[in-house]
Amino acid sequence: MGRAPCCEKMGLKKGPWTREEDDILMNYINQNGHGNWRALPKLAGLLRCGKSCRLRWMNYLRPDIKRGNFTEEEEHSIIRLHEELGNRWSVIAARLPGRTDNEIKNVWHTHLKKRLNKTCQPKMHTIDESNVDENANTKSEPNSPLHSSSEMSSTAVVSNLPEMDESFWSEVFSSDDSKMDSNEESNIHQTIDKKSEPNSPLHSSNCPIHMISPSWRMGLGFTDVIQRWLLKVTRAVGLLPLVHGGTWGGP
DNA sequence: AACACCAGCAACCGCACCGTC
DNA sequence: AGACGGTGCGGTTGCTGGTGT
Repeated sequence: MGRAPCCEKMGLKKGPWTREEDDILMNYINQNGHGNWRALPKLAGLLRCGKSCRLRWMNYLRPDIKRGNFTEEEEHSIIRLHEELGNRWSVIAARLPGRTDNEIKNVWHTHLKKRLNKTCQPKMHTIDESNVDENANTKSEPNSPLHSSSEMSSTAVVSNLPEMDESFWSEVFSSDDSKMDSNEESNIHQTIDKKSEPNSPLHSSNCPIHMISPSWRMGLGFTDVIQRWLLKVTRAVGLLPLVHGGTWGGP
């Protein structure tokens, strides 16, 4: 159907905001709030479109915004959340107090993406990829994550995977590289069981995949489970020394 | 000193979603 | 039910300052 442009181009200012404009916008919102972004610029006396005002407020003027460089911890969180959520910047921003989606998006594109490519690629290339890719491609669909054209091509080495029975998973989650030891894990079990209702899906008696669920209940997430699995598998096929230190186990 | 190139960041743009009429 | 308006989101652009030649 085609939407009208968000603002009439006539007479409305574009480009960087001046100090005066910032003051006007901030004063207006502090006094009146921002009920209707479209009407706001007119009411506040700004020659800007509502969208531009909203963006300026959300990304720059809001009092709860944390300015300055991202800490290492924040960067790790972004990497981890991005693995988990993809490009859902607003969701990622919601988990990093004081940071905006725009800021996170910029940091990702300018720093983190490059850094990840650097740390990941050279080490992955130390294995004989021609064999690996050929092997993987014959056994996978072109759009499968195992296919060489996909990002995870080098992990597709698995010609003799260990059998993934209960003892396999048990080992995965009790390995030295795991993020918690078995005592810690069992304490967590007990705590969760104490605090959750017997019919809660979190309760151990209701969790059909006990070997994996403790980690999920820990909040480790699907990615962590997969990471642990990959660790185990790469050990099994003798690849670990080549890939260890990459991005899998965290930066 | 002048120019070219690059990285970082603020802001814009178009689309999708949701609520209202 | 569908047209419309408001808002939010993600991708992209373009300006600016720093660095190299």
